[in-house]
Amino acid sequence: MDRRITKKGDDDTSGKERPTLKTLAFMTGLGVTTVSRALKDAPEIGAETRRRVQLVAKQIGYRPNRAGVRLRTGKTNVISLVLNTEHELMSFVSDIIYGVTEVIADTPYHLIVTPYSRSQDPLDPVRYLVETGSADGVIISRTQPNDPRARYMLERGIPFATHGRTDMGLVHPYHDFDNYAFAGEAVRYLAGRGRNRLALVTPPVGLTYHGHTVAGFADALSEVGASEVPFNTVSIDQSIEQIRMRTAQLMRRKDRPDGFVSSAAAATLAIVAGIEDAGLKLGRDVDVVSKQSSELLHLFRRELLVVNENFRLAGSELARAVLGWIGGADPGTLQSLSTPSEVLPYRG
Amino acid sequence: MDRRITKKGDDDTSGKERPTLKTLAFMTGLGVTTVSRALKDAPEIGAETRRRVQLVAKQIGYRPNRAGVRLRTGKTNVISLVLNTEHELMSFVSDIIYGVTEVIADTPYHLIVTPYSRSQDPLDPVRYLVETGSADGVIISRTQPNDPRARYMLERGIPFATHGRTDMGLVHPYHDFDNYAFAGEAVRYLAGRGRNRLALVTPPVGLTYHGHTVAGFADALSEVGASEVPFNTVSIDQSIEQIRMRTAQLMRRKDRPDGFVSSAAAATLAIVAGIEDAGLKLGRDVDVVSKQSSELLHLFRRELLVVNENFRLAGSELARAVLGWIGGADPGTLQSLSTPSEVLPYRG
DNA sequence: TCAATATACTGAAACGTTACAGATTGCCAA
DNA sequence: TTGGCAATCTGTAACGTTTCAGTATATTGA
Repeated sequence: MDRRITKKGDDDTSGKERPTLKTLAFMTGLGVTTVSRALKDAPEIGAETRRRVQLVAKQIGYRPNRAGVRLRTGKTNVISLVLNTEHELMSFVSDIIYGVTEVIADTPYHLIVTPYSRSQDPLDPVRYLVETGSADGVIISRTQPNDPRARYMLERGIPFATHGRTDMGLVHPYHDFDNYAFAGEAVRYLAGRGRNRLALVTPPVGLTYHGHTVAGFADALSEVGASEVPFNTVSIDQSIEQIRMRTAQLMRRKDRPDGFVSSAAAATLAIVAGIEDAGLKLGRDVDVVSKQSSELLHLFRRELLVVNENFRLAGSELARAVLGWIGGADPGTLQSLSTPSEVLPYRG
Repeated sequence: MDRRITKKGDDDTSGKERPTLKTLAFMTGLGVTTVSRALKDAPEIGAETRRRVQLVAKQIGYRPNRAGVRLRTGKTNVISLVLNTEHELMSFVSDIIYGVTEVIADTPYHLIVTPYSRSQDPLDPVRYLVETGSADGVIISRTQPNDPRARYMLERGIPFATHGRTDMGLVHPYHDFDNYAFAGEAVRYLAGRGRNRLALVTPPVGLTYHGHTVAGFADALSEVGASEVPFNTVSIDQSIEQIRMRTAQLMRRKDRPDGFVSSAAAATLAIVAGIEDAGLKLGRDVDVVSKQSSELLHLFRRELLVVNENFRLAGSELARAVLGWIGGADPGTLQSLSTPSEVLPYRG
């Protein structure tokens, strides 16, 4: 701990040291308390004093010491993004992070990333954050219908937002993509192209949006009079190889589907590979509608049909929601649902 | 600021409040100082006392208050990862983050993500971190041969590690992928397949690894007696559309290349699209060797030749390097270079 | 035996901030 | 003139930690 040993007296206005309230107090000739209150526009400070203090503060580049504030008030000025380090799919994460940072950029908030791995209880990192008071707000993903993490944070009264909805009859901020609508649109589009034996590659079982997707798929199937080819052995957080292999198996059967709905771009790559392994051709023998988060799938195979999901937007919305809750807004008003783009046809 | 109003006296051992040194001191009947020193294995504390304190601490789940430590010592227990929120390519970022978190998982460190955008001076976020003392260590990427950020941090004596090397004659920790070797391998492999008019799709101009890549490419070209088809109008952080268009233009010329070396997977998608736009066929008219960070390119076109770069490893190495430096190790010993995998041929 | 010294512990101060409970001044009503 | 009150400002304490400068007791050397 080699701290500066400069024993600075009350008269230190000179130098290299970072300015504190004390520095400002000395420079303005006011008390520390007055300076503190002047900086936060407290009403009992004279208008001129206030302006004077703020001017000086700006001039010398005063920035409140985070540790001081945090120790005194308990306010951390930290938002934590809790991530599963194994499942989360690729680009997904960076987009969310960018979205979050975009929003907190002109706030005093810092973003910390709190990881947990497959082996751990997803509640662990959340418990850690709450118990140690490490964040003012938390963002979680991989939300479940009955999510212990949401329940836990609700009980402790710590602001949070979930990526995806819960279904516990409890109200809290969330942002979600309308996967019910996505699956429905996908089915209707495929039906419009004459496809009527459809398979769904679902989100991970257990997550809320799995249910939404399955429901949207099923409802639209019966609406258009198409039928489902069960493909329950596969979900998007399996390995590429597994999905590819299972798809190939499926496509070699006589009762194979003529259309796929896929919930993730990475899975779609594997599905297409599986289809081609079976000697079939995309666009001729089978159509695939896939969600994607970056506009790359059409480069992969131009016959792919895509729906865009904007994770950067999700990140921003989630950040806005947590900040809103921290700021005292009604959690019920901090919920948003993102509507899928239309299904985009072949690219020439 | 609704703090608990429980006015806890010195005798508070009961309740909900998070335990502090004071709590431990009361429970053990020792002084706060003794407890503090006992917990960090100070030599002037009796062996038994030490064990006793540590036992009690473990039992009641004592965790040092970060704000207290930080205020007193200046130690933040924070590592900051500084990211460009516009350029950084997709999956890249999440892998690095995962790599970093993997390493700091069983340390007291938190990871904060500090963003900056295209419009800003890359030095800004670093200056912010250093001036506000917001982190004990910093990780930066997009490293340049003469990098003002590295110079700045070196001057201030704040530990950091760079993703990529500098070339200033200054020694500091880094992790880098051997892009010289990569480009060389790629050229030799293409030459082995009879390709001898090669184009290079470079990393962003100005970054150190651009130079490494170009040099590796050039040296290997003359080694195998192949020639370069200049393609300087393109680098990997341009838009997909631009790369695609320019590639198509290039491939319609009579003096078109019969081989590409691409420094990034996303760019490779665009290159292949451009090649096909020009009516040519991958593997027949032209071969492409590409770096990739997730094993997906072979699904895209099985004719692609790939070299893997492990960003998760990079994240881990960078974290280890910063922690090492913070821990007092010699920066010169905290440098690592990752060797490319061999060029992987077509997948059946 | 006495002093010197090692061992084991301790209180007070400080890091920078905010909340609380005043203190000082000027002004007005009674 | 006095008391009251509003408007401004201020000192002290506290958040939890570590460091400094001790204190008290036991142990050693001569």
